[in-house]
Order: sequence, then structure tokens, then C-alpha cells
Amino acid sequence: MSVVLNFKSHISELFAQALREVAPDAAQIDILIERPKQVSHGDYACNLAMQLARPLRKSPRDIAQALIAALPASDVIEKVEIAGAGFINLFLTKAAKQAIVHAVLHAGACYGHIHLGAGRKLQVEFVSANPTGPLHVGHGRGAAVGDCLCNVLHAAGWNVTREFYYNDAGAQIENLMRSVQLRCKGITPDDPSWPEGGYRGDYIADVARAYMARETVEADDQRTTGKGEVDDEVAIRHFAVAYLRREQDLDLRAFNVEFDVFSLESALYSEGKVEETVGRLIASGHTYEQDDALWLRTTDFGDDKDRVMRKTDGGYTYFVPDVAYHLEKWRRGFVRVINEQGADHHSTITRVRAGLQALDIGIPKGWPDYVLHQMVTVLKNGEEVKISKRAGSYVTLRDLIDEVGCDATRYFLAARHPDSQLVFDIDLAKSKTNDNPVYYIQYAHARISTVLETWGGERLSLLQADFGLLDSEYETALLQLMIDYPQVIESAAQDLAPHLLAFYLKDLAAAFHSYYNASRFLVDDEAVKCARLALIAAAAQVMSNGLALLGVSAPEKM
RNA sequence: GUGCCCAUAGCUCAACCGGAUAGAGCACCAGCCUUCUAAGCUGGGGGUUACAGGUUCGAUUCCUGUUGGGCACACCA
Repeated sequence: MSVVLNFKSHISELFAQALREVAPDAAQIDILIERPKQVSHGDYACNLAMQLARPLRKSPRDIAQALIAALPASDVIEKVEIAGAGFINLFLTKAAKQAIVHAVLHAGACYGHIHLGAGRKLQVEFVSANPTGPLHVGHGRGAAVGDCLCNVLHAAGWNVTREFYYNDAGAQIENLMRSVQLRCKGITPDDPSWPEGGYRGDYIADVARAYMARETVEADDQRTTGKGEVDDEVAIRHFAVAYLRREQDLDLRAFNVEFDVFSLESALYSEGKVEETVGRLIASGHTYEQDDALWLRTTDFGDDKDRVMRKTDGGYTYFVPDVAYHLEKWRRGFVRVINEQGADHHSTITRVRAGLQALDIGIPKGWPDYVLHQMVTVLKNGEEVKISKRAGSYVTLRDLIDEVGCDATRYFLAARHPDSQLVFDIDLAKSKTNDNPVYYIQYAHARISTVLETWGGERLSLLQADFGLLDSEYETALLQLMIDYPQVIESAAQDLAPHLLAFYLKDLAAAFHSYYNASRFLVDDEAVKCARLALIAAAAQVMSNGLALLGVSAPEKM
């Protein structure tokens, strides 16, 4: 029999054919195939008949009859039923489901890779923290969500570039340099002369010490040696940026996140990109002069008021280099760009898009995409920890990794919808007990590893097992979940919602744990044993593939 | 005051672009280890999906308003 892997699209095509026959005029209607919540409603369901009821002016059940009669034959479908108000429920043959085991074992680490992106170039910009201090929990959420999103999009067939953009020249960097310089002179934040906005964290003293000691620091994108001269502001600025960038790189590495490209805001100025962008915006006719400033008519593109581009002092406002930066992204050939950032930056979306539209060079309206994550509140000892860079009191990403572990931290931060605010309870996550959902999934994987190790046979031989023996409700549930996996990747990629993967893996682990408790695998009957081992080996493969996308390890033992 | 996001079990969160009886975990109650890992499993109680309207065969989902929480509202970045 033919092997079908994507049942949803297969069934969708069958209905498309039936639709052309039953209602040729309505052929453009969207065919939605869904997984019913109840087992008795079949493996897949279609609501097409109900959608057609109005245009055809017939009862849904009559239309369902006609659709079923026109449905082309398929050897993966066992039976088709009409239910409820006019749902068409489809049941797959056992053989069609059982074939998934072979498919998973055969594809191995590639199972779940789909061709949605068709190799097109896509860029995800995330974290993008300015080098003025250590990464905090909010950056951690960005790192976890962004990196997982990259992994998912890669699995979905996109050619993904991970990019980190930072400002190495603005007012905050000046502030940073000043704070380090004062520390070099032995002045501390409790001194009355300490500037209002100066950075007060202890790490500033570390930077100063290293600079005075003429240490050499090497970040992923730069390398500098401290000069040890208190009055050389350029050297201090350089050193401080490199030092803090290196700290961030170390944190990110410990968090299992790596970037392909680092972009500097200063480069946009030094390479003339900002000037060029301004020139183009003026030429396109969407700007005007008023009150000695240059304005962009962003209201032409949905903004609620126009924005200043060039201030009266001649400097540009922050969104101008942002537009220049995105123009560069466009020129670099990214069909799709996704910016993952904190929700506190949401006001830039309209301005950047408006600027790109104003350039009038054919950039699509909704380009680039944004994923904004809401704030993270940290709870420690039952109390909220206030985050303040200036005061130097906040929970760093490093603190979390050290206390909670990389796996759990990544899971916690990525397993929620980015749109909802997140409470990170350190004490809860720190307690190495069963409260931590990531252990639940890892435990399932470790259990399977142990069983396979105890068996000790050649795993490749499992490909020859008789999958027809996989018949129990537990086995069927596992089969169906493994069939769903590629669809989860597709949804997560399309909705830019990596948390779906985390929830899926919990379901998969739950199905396995139930199975584990209900039946034994290492039984005397050789055929049954091989079939069951093949099934759980496939389940472990899917868990391992999914955990890898989350950036979480899949341990053999726990 | 204006704009964006959110509101689902006591707590932390799901719900496949409008579907069938709204689901998990934690906590609570009752069971399951001489067997491949009990970091597990099985069963139970717990809901007017913030509130009020509207759209239709059908709404947690879409629209309007109200309430409550978060964020952003400079010629700061």
C-alpha cells in the first residue's frame, strides 16, 4: 500500500476533489481538516458540509452525504461517518497509522523536517541587548523564544540567520563609559558626585579593574586590550563595550544560544547607510521640514502622528537608523524577517514599517514580522524582584542558569505564549522536584533509553518489526501523536509560536508514561517485543527531535 | 487622556485562524512498586471562559462597550 505521511493534506485533497464535483461554484472555499478532541469522532474531521449549507441552501447532512459519495477512494481511510450537525468524521486504517513507526525510525533526526520554507532566506533578530550590563531575565525570555523559533523555522525548511543587533555609540554607551571612568578613579556610586543616570552595578567595578589591569577581552565579534589610562575615553568606551559583550556571549553560550551575525548601529552611520536612507526618504516625497526639524509623514502609513527624523540639533532620532538597518536586511535578500523583542518596544513597529513603506521600493506592508514577548516578573522568597539596571539590582540570566539549570530555564521561558506575562518563580523552578515539567519529558526519554539498553539488541533490526501488532489503545494514541508531530512544527512555524512544541512534547511524554505503566516491553514473544520496542524507540526519537528544537537535552539516564 | 497586549479551575497555563461534553500540571482526596527508572500511573472533586450586549446553524475564539492588570506614549535609545 502507498505510504501517506501527511494525512491532513491528503484528506484535504480528497475533499477538494469532492467539492469540485458537488459544488463547483464554491470551489474556492477553504477546506479545514481538524483533529477531533474525542476519539469517537474519528481521527480527522471536516466541517465543509456546514460551511456549504448557506450558499447551497441545503441541509448540512444532505451535503455531507453528497460529499462522501464524491470522495475519491483512499486506502488509508477505514470509514467515513456523518455526525452531529453535519461533521464528516474520518477514521484511518490501522495499517496507515502503524506505518508511522517505520517512517520515524527511518528518518531519525530528520523526522519532522518539512518543506514549508523551501530553503528561502529568513532572518530572526533577537536578544539585541545593548552592552551596558549583564543579560537579565527578560533577555532570557527573548533568547529562549527566539532561539527555539529559529530551530523550528529551520526544521520547517527555512534558511535561517540568527542576528544580534546592538548600539555601541549612543547616549547610554556614553553613560557606561563615564561610569567605568569614575570607577577607575576610585569613585563609587555612593559618592555624592556620582551622576544621576550612572550605572551603579558592581560589574562596573569589574570592568574598571580589568581595564586598569590592561586585560585582553575577546567577544564573539570583537577583541580589545585595556589601556589602563583613566583619561582615554575612547579606549574606555571600547573596552567596556567589548568586556560586556563578552560577558553576554558567555551567558548566551551557557544558555545554548549562538548567533550567526552581529550588527552594530555605529556601522550604519560610518558606512553612510543612515544618510542614504534619509536621502531616499526625502526623495520619495514623504518628508517635510517644520520647526527646524525634518519630519517623516508616518501618518500616511497608519501612525497616529508624524515623527521627527532629524532633530533641531542635527542628530537623528532612533528610528532612522532602525529603518536604515531594515533596508539593509531587505537588501541582504531575506524574504522574511522576524524581530523578537520585549513588548516595551512595540511602538517601533509602526515607525519602522512606515519608514520602509515610505522608501517606496516594493517592501511588503507587513514586513518585517514581530514577535513581542510580555514582561517577566521574577519571584524570589515569595516576593517580586524589581529589575533596575541603574540600581544594579536584578536577576540575571546567569543567576537563573546557575540556580535552575539551562534545560529548565529554557523550557520555562519558551513554554508559554509570548503574549502573556510570565511569572518566573525561582524557588519553584529551583526545587529539583517533579514540579518541573521539563523533567517529565526528559524522564520519558530516559526510561525508553533504559529499556532499549536492557534489551541490548540491534536497533536497526526494529525496522523489520511487525507493526501490525501495535493495536492497543495506548499504542494507537502514541502512533497518532507521532503522526501529528510534523503538523506541530508547521503550526509553530506559521504562527511563530514555539510554545506549541513544548505542549506537544508534554502530551507525547504523557502518552508514553501511560503506556509504560500499562504494559511491559521486554516480553517473551519475540514479535510482540520487537513491535513494542520499535514503537517506543520511535517515540524516543520524536522526543529527542522536539527537545533539540527547544534547546533542551534528551538524557539517556536520570 | 491616546494606542498596543492580556483576563479561562484555588495557583501556573493550553485549547489546532468559529466547531461536537473547554483540557493539562501543581494543590486536595482515594488507590498502584519482589517486574524495563514511583522524577511515574489510575480514579475523584473543582468552570456562567472578568462583566454586558451583538454577529450565526454554533463564540473562550470575531465586533462594541464596561471593569481590572501590563507596556508604550519626548526633537530619549
